[in-house]
Amino acid sequence: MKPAKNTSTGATALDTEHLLRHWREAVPNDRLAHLIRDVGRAQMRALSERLQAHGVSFGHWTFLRILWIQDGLTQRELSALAGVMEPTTFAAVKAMESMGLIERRQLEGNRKNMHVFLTRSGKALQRKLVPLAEEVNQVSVRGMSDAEVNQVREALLQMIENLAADAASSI
Amino acid sequence: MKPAKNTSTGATALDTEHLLRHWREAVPNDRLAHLIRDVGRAQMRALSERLQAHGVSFGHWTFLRILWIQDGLTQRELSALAGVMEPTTFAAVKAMESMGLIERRQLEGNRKNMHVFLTRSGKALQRKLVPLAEEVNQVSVRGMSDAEVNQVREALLQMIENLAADAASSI
DNA sequence: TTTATATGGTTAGAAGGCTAAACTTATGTT
DNA sequence: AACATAAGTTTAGCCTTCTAACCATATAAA
Repeated sequence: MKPAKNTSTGATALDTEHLLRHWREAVPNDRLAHLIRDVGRAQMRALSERLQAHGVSFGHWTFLRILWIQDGLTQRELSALAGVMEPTTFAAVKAMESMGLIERRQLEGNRKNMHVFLTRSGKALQRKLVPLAEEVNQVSVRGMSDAEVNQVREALLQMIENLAADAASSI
Repeated sequence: MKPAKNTSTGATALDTEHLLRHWREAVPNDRLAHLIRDVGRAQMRALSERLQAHGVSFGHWTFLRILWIQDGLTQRELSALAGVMEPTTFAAVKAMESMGLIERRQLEGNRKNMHVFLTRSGKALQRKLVPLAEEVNQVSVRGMSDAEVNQVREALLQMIENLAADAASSI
């Protein structure tokens, strides 16, 4: 286990190092959960940094990538595909509208559903942004075989099912 | 792939199902990243629900579990162990202080460092809360062998290192 | 000893996500 | 046709986390 990147200073830093190591060995039980959270945050950070150069936030990316595949979805459909709740989608979509990346329109025959369409500039971002996500993906799985990556993928899908079943049973 | 839990209604729901499937197959590239995020969120939700019954939020849990192992850490040390930035720790610790779970004290000889100590009621929570986290852990890895879980753990550690290296190189 | 630098804590403001609840429009039922 | 229920959107408010910037204290250098 590599020492954390630390501005190697006096006693306090050494203590912290020591504590870190001690602690990592002492708590095996729910470490997997924390590991997963940490990887998720690190990936988000890596992508956010890259998106920032194009004025796009991670939250917007989440929806853009869906819309690039299928335009004109309702906000509810967008929420389902993004795996977030409606208010999250609503906030993001309003912000993206004011940025000129998308348009919100109602179609004839239904005054309830609100459909989301990409603007020209929203569409244009795809060419620039997708490679950034691919890069982050490549960075994170560096040194791992395809088989390994697939095992992780399968394991994560299993965990999602397990947790979904748990959530469902607690209603 | 199981159909999502859905209040099986007319055309719209079917469309959404269809879209979901279509989409899951269309975007292989950064799926791993989203999978990881989703698992992380699901785990957090599962634990949050259980903690809620005891009046503790997930954010507080993060720090309690560290303090149960080692009391009297400074806020900075707590931040390092929890893997979050100082302002996050500060906010949590202030809230927990006003809830009577911890005390913040300065020690003689240093008027800068702020040490965090568990109160009696903060300590008492350990017996109740730790089993909840263990339960969530068991739920999430249900149906997976120890070997499988260890492979995932190793893979995640690798990814953390990869992403840390990337973050370091972008400074 | 004065000055500079590093460290730890705090404040302010924002992003991303959630739940609960209101509101509007569609869709069934009787 | 009237009423009840469901679906989709919106509002309000909270939690967790972050970055940037500021303040106070310690430590090192001059």
